[in-house]
Amino acid sequence: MPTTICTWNINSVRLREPIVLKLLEEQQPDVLCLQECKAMVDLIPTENFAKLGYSLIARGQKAYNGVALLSRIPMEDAGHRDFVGKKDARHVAGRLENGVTIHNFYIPAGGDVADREVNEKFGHKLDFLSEMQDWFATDTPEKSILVGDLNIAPREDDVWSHKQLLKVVSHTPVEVDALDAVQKSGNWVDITRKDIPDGQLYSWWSYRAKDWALSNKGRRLDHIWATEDISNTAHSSRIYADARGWEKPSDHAPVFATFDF
DNA sequence: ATGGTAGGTCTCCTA
Repeated sequence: MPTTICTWNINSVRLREPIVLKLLEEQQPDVLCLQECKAMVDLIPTENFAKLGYSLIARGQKAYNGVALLSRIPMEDAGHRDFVGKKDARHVAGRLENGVTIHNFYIPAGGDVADREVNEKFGHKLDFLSEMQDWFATDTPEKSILVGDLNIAPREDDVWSHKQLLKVVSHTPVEVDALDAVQKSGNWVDITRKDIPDGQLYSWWSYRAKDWALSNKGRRLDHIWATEDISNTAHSSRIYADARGWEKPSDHAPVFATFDF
């Protein structure tokens, strides 16, 4: 059975309920993983999602962060982890009936300055990545998918200008190395790049551009990974950039992967 | 080199 997973940083699930419904109706993913819901769990509008057959597993907080799984196939809550000693709703996991675990992450953005001595948000980001690395090294994931807004564009062709972004948070060598270490520690395979190995690929375009599509200064911040035991069942991936141009859009586009479990 | 937009909200913090 093909199973389609989608990840999308929604930047307020309440404000963007209409386009979440549009995506569910139009694309019918089996599981939609959201980040930056920016709401307590009981304030997430579930009624219309349920009408389309989607149930909710979420972790939330007021105004910031928040991650959710909307699934139209049976899924149980597989818990969450609080990273760097904060209860800031940046991770939640769900488990499908076939035993596949889906981890949904919202890694800290890291602020503006790529130096932990002067910017504690950058330190928080690096500590978060380090804790992810330790966790996956200690507790090796199997039959797992990891998705989310990882806030790092690792490859030269994951950004509009490698040279101009080398010192910009999201594409600095220290972050890229840390993300690589996380990937290696859990034996994760980058499914999007396995399916689409060549060419520029972006999932985020700033709100600040006059014309995001024309200037096309994007970055691939949103990722779908899988452990090696199921990575060979992945057969297609896409980034649905059209959604960046929808009414009242998120600044992120949905990223899709389909697996034959 | 600078400033640009957006969301949620203890009118400023985060991205």
